[in-house]
Amino acid sequence: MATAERQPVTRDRVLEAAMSIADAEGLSAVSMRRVATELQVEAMSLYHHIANKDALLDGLVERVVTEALEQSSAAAERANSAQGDWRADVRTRSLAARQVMLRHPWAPALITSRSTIPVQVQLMFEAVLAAMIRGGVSYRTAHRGLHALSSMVLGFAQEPFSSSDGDPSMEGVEMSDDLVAQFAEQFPYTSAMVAAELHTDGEPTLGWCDSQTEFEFTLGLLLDGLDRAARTEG
Amino acid sequence: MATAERQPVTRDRVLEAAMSIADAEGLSAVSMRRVATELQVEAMSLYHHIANKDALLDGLVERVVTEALEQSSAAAERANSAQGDWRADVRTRSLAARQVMLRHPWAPALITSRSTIPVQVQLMFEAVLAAMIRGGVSYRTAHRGLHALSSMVLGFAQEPFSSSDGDPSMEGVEMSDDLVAQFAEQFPYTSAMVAAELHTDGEPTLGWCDSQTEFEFTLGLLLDGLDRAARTEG
DNA sequence: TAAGGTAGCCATACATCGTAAGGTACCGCA
DNA sequence: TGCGGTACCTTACGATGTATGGCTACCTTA
Repeated sequence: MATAERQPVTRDRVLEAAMSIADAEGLSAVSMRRVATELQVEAMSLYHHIANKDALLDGLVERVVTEALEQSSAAAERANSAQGDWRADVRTRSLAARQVMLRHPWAPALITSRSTIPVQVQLMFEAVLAAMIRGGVSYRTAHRGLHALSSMVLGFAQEPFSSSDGDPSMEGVEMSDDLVAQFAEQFPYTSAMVAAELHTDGEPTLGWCDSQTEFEFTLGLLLDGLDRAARTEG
Repeated sequence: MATAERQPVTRDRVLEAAMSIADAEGLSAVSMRRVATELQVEAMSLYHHIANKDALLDGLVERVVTEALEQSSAAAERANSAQGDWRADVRTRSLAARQVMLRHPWAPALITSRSTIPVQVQLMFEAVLAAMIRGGVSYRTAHRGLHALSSMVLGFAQEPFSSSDGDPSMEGVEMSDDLVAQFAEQFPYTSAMVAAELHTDGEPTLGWCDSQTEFEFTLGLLLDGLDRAARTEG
């Protein structure tokens, strides 16, 4: 009966399967055979719907980037009470795009590794650019702002400070006093910083470094700076 | 005779070979067999000097990161005429580190893909942090600055705007008038920006988007912003 | 209704990858 | 003299992307 009958494979289903594998187990787990088994099909069958693995990866990029565009536009629309404030607009869009990247941690690396920019990214650029230009920013400054913003959204996703080796079982494990002392000697300022942040934060070890706050702070700096540049130019 | 005699393989020679392959043909060209043939040796021989491929990649990271640290420190020392100006110091260090990343375009992706931070990065952080703290920046603001700076140095290496598909033969090829018109219709602001930048720049098509300038501009914004934040805080 | 084409899927096979296991050749030291 | 160890090689295994070609089920058309 219909219970054992599987749906026909389509490009969409292929991408969906690949996407969920990547989200769950990382991009390296996405192989043609793995995606195929997910769809209860042999690897070679995928090639009737997708040219090759590269095209599959392009499809993945297209998916995340579309999601980012949608979320970004939706957020901007939702918050258009602050009409006329380009900084609020750009800020909202950037934050939304970042959320999507956080949902798919493999995406930034994949996106930057591809050589062509998807239309959806071009569309996001256009929207952000429009906001800036209408807000009175020069093309030159806006151009620079675009670079900075896209670099931030794609680059701030991964923590450079995660000393847990990505192993969840190591999360929150304390260093031995000996190691701490040794570290403090070699990196006095760094350990002072960690100590300072721990105290003001109250929460020990885990998540002492809240990258969301860092992101928003840097975003603010950038937008303020662009605004200032816009005001002082011709 | 000695002519045909090859030098013994060492960890250093392995890494050097891998490095030059990566620089010349990209990271994906670096395979154990490929590195081995470069050293006129069989693949399995490498395992006497390096645990596995992952360790080899760690070694590559270590190499670039060491280079970045050296260049960075050297540049900072060379320019210490501007003593006491933490912004100039951090700026110099960041620019030097960026140059190293540009010399090894595969490096940023590799570095961010690894889970542990090499000591050399920790040392760079320490140096930059020290400059900021001595300059009167709070630990909190400095922490945020560190995030932003490292994200910039690693993220600004690759051009998001390179429409040439990475194919050098396409470099500088003009789009057909038809395509230009179509593009202009879909992305009015973007094409206005390109046009504006082209005019002020004078140079057609090739390199209209000077990412070095963009980087320095953004860096300036960031440093000014951090400085301002430092001055207005308690 | 029969003939022929096509779309979707599968089985097999090949090159390339990382690397495990075991073999050989030489060198320094007992 | 022989013995252990180091450096290198050979062979082999499993995984990967994908070229090739075959099978089946359907659609079109006469």
